[in-house]
Amino acid sequence: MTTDVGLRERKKSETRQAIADAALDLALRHGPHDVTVDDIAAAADVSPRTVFNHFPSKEAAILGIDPGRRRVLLRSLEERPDDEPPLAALRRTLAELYAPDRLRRWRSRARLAREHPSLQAAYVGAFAELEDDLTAVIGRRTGVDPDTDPYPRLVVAVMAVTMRVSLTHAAASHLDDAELDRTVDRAFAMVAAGLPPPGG
Amino acid sequence: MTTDVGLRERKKSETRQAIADAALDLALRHGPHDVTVDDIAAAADVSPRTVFNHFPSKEAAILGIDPGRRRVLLRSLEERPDDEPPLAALRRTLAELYAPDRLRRWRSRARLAREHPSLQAAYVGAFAELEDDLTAVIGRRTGVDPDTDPYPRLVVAVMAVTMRVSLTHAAASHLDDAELDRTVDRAFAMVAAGLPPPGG
DNA sequence: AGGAACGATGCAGTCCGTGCAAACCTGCAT
DNA sequence: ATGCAGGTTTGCACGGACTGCATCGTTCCT
Repeated sequence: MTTDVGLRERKKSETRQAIADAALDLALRHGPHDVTVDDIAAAADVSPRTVFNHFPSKEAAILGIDPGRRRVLLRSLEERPDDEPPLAALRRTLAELYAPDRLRRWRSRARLAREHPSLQAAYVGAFAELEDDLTAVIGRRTGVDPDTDPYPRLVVAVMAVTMRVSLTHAAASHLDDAELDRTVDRAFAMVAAGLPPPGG
Repeated sequence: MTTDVGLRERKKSETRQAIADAALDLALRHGPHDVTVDDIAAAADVSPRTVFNHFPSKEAAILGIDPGRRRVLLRSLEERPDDEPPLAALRRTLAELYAPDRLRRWRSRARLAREHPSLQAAYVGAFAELEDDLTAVIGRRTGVDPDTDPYPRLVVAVMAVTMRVSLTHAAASHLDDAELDRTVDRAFAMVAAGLPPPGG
């Protein structure tokens, strides 16, 4: 199940990766606005039409947004121990998304997203769809109906934003991996403490 | 209001309002995707080109995103008493954005945004630009440098998300104004308490 | 009255994104 | 190996979003 691959599946994900790499590389060098889908297609050596077979938009290609990861993420969250507090469970689950080998890429993306609101928008828009599913899971875990009580959705949304701010901050400050981890931990701690004003 | 108005300014904001109204109305009736800029222009009785003179995108027109309000909001935040905690100051400031006479419209927009990710993306993208400014103000208020410490940005982002979730929830549940206020209060209280799991 | 300033408009053009059908490739059964 | 089935890539055509530019009309100011 782990990587059950025929030649077909492998080639597909290779194409996908080539497109994502080309898109990110070009966006970093020229700015997202000055890169066209045709440019990306040419750099990835595929037809422009193929770009849209893998990503719903140019921005999604640059950010490497992968609809397939949604399932993985959800299962991962569902498998967290029941007694873990929602915020912690979400933090652990989300950490998988930013696995070490991808960290450099995520850093670049965070920086780009911060500098270009259109990318930011695409990122959050993509997450919005995932948000519904995560909310449902948290609702089940906590025994709270998301339609009645905004708590589950609030937890998910706050967690997402905390992760985003931490990553953005780390990327902007050129922190290394250890420092990034500390930053994320501190951010979650601040949220768990209710974001008190620093002066005390 | 002391809106220093010549005929010119007034007519401009009237066309602006006409466009926003037409856009929202059409989007509510047919769904954002099935409304074209030409439709909006026709309904507002202006040229399609004029729509883009007032709004940067179709989505912005539907959501009535007004770049001019940014200044107002920032001044409002700067004028809050210094000893007010950041979360509370932001909550009060943002409340002005949803003044009573506009509440019905905001409700519709919240509902639309929730159902259509593209609108959600536009909404958040627009807010992202404001976020930088708000972050700077909070940084000054708390004496924390946003480039060194993620705290100010985190507070702003969490507040924005809290507001969004509350509004969305209220809109989806058809709460009346009093209930909406309570919902927002409760959401901010939950955040200030660190979002503990409901079971205790 | 007359010019400066500004908003509205029309037009041309670029780019994004989608539906469709044809070409192509892999997996599989015969 | 052969041929069929199903999935992927491609080309084509098209609708729609958005921008730059030149122009026209109206308001503002003196």
